[in-house]
Amino acid sequence: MAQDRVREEIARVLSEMGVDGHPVRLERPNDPDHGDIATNVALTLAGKLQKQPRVIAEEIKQRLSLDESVVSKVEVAGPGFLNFHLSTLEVVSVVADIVRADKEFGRTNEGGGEKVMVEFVSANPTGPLHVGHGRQAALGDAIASLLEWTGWKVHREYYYNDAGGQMEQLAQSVWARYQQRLGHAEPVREGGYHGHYVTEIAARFHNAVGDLYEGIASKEALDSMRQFAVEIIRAEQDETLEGFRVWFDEYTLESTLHTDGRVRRTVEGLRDRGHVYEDGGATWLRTTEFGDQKDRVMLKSDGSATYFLPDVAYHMNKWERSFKRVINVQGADHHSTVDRVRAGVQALGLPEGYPEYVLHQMVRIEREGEEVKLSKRSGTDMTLGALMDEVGVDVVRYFFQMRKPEAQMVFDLDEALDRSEKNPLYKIQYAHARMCSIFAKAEIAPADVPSEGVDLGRLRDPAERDLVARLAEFPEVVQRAAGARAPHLLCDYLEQTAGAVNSWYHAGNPSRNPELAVLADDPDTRAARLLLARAVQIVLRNGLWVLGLNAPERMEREEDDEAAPVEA
RNA sequence: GCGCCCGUAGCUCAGCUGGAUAGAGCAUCGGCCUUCUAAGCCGAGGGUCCCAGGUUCGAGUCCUGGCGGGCGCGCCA
Repeated sequence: MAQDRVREEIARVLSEMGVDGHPVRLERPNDPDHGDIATNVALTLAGKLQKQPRVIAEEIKQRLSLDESVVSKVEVAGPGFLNFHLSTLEVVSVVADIVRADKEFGRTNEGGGEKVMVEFVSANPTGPLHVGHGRQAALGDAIASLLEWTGWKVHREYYYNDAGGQMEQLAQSVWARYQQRLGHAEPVREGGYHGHYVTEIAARFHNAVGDLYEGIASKEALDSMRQFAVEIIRAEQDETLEGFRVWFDEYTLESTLHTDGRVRRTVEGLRDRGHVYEDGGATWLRTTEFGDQKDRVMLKSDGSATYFLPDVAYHMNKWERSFKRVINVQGADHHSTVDRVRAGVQALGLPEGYPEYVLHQMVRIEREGEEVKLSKRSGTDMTLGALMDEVGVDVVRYFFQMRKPEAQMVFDLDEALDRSEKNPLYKIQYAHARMCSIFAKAEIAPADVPSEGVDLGRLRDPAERDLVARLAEFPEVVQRAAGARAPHLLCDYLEQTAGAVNSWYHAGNPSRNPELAVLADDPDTRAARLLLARAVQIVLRNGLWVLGLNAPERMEREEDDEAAPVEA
């Protein structure tokens, strides 16, 4: 690559000038006038060499020896930047590399095959998944996929909090609805679950067992109802996630951490290491030793565990399963657990900062500028399933991925329902479909677009050169997005690229500018542009795939005359 | 009160480890138009980057202090 050559040559020149070990950063200028590669070394060296940056830049420039077929021009500009202009052929030649790599283009190997776990969604089985879970599912899945594309062996995991007080609330709520169904005025307690789904579960339970537990609030009755409810809710959550195209390698149930003794052993371990004390009948962990704001109760005075204790046990378990790197995707409303869990595992000897967290903010749904309320327990909430049904899976996924996790976001239903290119997802998919339609027009299968013996030098239009340069960035974008756990960076890239593609395509409208058409008359130009179109299609497709989105070969057009009988 | 996140165009948001004239989409305005199938295309206007200091050759980006919004601060999860 030209980048490497430039880098090596600068290093050589610097050492010739008596400077060794100085970091050289290459960047891609935003302004095309600033060339294809730029560096600020002369600026960063100014202090060290006690000279004007521009003087240093000039000296470096004089000493550089670069093949003109690769670097066509070097300039000193602005306060002392060195700008390298690459030859068109050098820039444009990556088209062939892209097409050769095909489905592998964009994959790199930072991870070196090491294991990483991404835990996400992890909703309590107490009700349907809501839109916040949707954001988390879309983000978690994309982050996992980005890590796969950068060489990690990824394990997707889901943690079910199927023990603890919330489950008791659920059981009580079902019990109350069940009794109500039998004509008894039993209220759903405060803090219980009031959604319609609870009433439905109670009805199904009634159908299953009849009046067996009428007026009976025994442990057996409540256990039975809890088990029944959890089964139904889990099945529904699983179905929703499957529809959302999110799958997990493993599900861990909180209850198993209790039954297999891990929770007990965690307490013992913490006690042995002297991080535990008793106060007010409860057992406390000295989490402040590890940066928490205050100490936390881990065993209540009744002897039962607070929620974070099994969490600690769980993360020890992740470590013991040899996941030295774990990324937890969670809603920011749970961010107080971060310090607690880290303190707990650190107290047991794990490194500081384990596990890693991606905390995402809340989602606000709007229609016609008005918020669509989502209250989990009202029964009239906006569930993930409802959102998917209304706007489609690809759109929901993309909209959640296109915003950085740590910022609150507005999900605009009107924008999401827009079928035109104003909808950013469709803009990308249209661009992809357009390339496919060109191949169809040329009567050639995408995979059969000739890549040998093509004179890429025919791609001499500046727009084409820029487009190719952009395509070449794809692998770096994937790396950066993976490293930052930030899928929105890839969304941004795809959107920008699609914009450039669409402009290129429209500029070559045969009825106006036949000489700019991909399917130009001149066979050499046509072959070069077809190959570029193929490279475009590969990059857009791979990018969509990374995000778990479809790359359609044609966009379904709504035939609005279909169900509209014309009145005479 | 303390902690975390956010504050960039009318709106929704980008801005990679500080870099050269701060970007995109929507909306607005002005042209064009029916296609290599695509409710389309081209272009324009629009900004005290919340405020005030500081660090330095250079700050939207880093530091400090404010202001505004969200979330959290349970023997709930």
